[in-house]
Amino acid sequence: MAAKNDQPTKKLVNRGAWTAEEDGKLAQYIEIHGAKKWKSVAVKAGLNRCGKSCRLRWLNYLRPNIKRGNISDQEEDLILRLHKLLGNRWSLIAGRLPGRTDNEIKNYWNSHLSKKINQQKPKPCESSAEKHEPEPQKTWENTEVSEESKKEGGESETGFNVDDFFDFSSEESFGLEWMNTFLELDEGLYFS
DNA sequence: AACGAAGTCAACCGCTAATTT
DNA sequence: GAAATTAGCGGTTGACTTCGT
Repeated sequence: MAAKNDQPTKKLVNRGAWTAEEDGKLAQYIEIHGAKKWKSVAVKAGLNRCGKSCRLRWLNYLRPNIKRGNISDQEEDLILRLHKLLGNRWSLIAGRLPGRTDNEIKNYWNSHLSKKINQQKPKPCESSAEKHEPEPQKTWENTEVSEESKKEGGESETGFNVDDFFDFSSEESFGLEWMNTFLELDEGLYFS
């Protein structure tokens, strides 16, 4: 397929950090015309950026109701548990954390939580594992959400279908009360 | 104070999935 | 149904900041 249509080709486009002026232009345009057809957004908003870049900037920083920093203990715990269940499906995890973006959660995981996990759960067979694998970025997560299960809608080896359990199509279920149910189930499945 | 190492995070890249023509 | 286009995702990079010596 031709998925590289959005790459900067001949024309030089701005790259790197966004300026306040660019942010303003993008936010203003989207406020009026909506967030769709990012390629044309980039052109019509007068931004010398690729559509992808505009989309990312909007979704991660300019969108209303974005929370920045200060991830609470509750949120952290939720991320840990969802990651245990879902693996590196950052967008799904982010979808359960109102105001948080997949990029932020991914960064938070990579810089904070992955270390925490490694400290808490040292690999049982470190010596043998080192010989065979060039230190995979994911370890225990891999086994819990296999590629096959991802393709089949998130059903893990336990037969637990996360996409059935969470209604990911719903944007309204941001409350945390659902988590109690999940945590009870999670404890039973993974901490036995 | 200076410098290198380590940590953080915004942004980009490559790819697939979904949608449109 | 095929091809083209658009949207979205996760992995990775690199600039910047903070920390330790």
